[in-house]
Amino acid sequence: MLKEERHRAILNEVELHNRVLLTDLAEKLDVSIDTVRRDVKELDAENMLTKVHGGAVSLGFVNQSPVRSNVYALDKKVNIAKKALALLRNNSVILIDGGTTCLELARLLPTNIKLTCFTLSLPVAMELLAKPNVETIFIGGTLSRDSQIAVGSSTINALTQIKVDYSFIGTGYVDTEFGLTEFDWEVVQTKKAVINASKKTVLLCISEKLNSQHRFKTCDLNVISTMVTELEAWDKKLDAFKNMNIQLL
Amino acid sequence: MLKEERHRAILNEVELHNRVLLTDLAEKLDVSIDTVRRDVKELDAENMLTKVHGGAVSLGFVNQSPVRSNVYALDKKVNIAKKALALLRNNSVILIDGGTTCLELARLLPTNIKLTCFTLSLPVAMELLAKPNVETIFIGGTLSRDSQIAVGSSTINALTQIKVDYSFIGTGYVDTEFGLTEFDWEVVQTKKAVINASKKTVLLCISEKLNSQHRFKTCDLNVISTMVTELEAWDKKLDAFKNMNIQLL
DNA sequence: GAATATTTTGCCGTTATTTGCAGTATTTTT
DNA sequence: AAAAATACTGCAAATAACGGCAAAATATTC
Repeated sequence: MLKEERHRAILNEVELHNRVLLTDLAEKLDVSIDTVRRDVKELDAENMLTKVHGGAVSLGFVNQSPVRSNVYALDKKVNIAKKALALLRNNSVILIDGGTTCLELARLLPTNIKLTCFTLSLPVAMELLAKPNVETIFIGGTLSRDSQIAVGSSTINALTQIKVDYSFIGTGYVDTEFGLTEFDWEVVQTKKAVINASKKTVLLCISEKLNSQHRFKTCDLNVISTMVTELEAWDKKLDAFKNMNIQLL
Repeated sequence: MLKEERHRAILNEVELHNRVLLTDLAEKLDVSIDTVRRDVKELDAENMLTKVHGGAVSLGFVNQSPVRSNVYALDKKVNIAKKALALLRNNSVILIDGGTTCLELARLLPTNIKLTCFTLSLPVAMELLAKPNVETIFIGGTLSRDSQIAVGSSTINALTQIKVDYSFIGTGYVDTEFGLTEFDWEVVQTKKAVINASKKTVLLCISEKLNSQHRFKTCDLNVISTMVTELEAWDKKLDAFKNMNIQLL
């Protein structure tokens, strides 16, 4: 059998089943493991497939982070996410909420520590799948079209079953007096459940949202352990939050 | 034998089988290996075929599609998805599995009828969110990096709570004797639960997967209500499936 | 048609490639 | 941290490619 024939056959198999084992290929093609390994290595070098430990996967199948569309105040959000990373430890169990700031956090998660990560957010879950060191658990439920997170009773119920070290949440609006508020009733109910499922709750929030309110209340500020903004610690806008027993990053 | 004759014969052979061994040619044409080697070298220089170690292959055999489309056999999968749409009714409650064929189904869902749609697949869920007429419920769980679907005990448990009209599932391998089989044990367990949660199960499967097996068994063919392939109903490849009480589309 | 030039072919020794094996290193899993 | 699975390295045998050479076949010239 010609090498080119084998290459063809391997590509076919990979495209058809998305993933193949070297051992299976070797048996199917009736050559040694070493030969298919070399073949796969070559095909990988030619960018015809992606070699993985023990086998190969098709190109379209590798989890590449989706390109980031235009995000408002992206640099601030990246700044916030980077600060929040300081809270993570090896083997931490965390939960990441939806929203663009939390999505940045997911993107920036380090790859050198093991993490177990719950999420309700579809985009966040996609990001997390691209991280080999993160075990990702999606809390299911009815999907809210505009926030792209799972909400509803089954979500809330599932949340009662877990307790994570940190949950990283966003919010629509924050106010020293009214606490965290939202536009959407279902989302509020879900966030309440998230907070209950967390030992500590970390609020990621750009400064523009400070001192604004909306109609449904998620929680008071005193249930928040840490608030992360893009502002420096001495910024005047944070003065009102300083005497509330909240860690400010 | 004239050189011209040999050249023609060699090209014929290559066109016919896409590949030839020099040793075979030498024997068939009753000349020495060196002669056919020289012949093939000339034909390669004339761009009539591609010379490779040990033989020759037809043009385009190597690197057939440098810029390959993201999805293998996309047209066939679209064809399958379109056929499957015929099963849907207004207010149907369905479940869509992961995999590229099922993803096409999600993409092609009509917008003129109301649907309630469960899914375990992240990409499918993203597609469904784009459909205003579809209520989407994600069955949560541990996310499998390879298949981008939720698997594990919590997923299986959640599936015991529902009963959908139709589930549309894919499979890695199908065989008349061994039924549906997969590469991944976790995925198999989850698919079993999906089938149990369905009044009727519809298998979406491109014909290349027919008559192939792998190590873990999802179910026998007789639990499948409908099988959708890209083939026409009278195709010989489907003969083996015809006397199994399965609706073929 | 014979002598000569040209091309083609087969053979041989050398070099290069491919392949499987065995031992070792690395990664993954338990 | 140990055990299992997978990857890598070097090596040797088998096979294939290449270059030179001479015999054979073919073409050319007289």
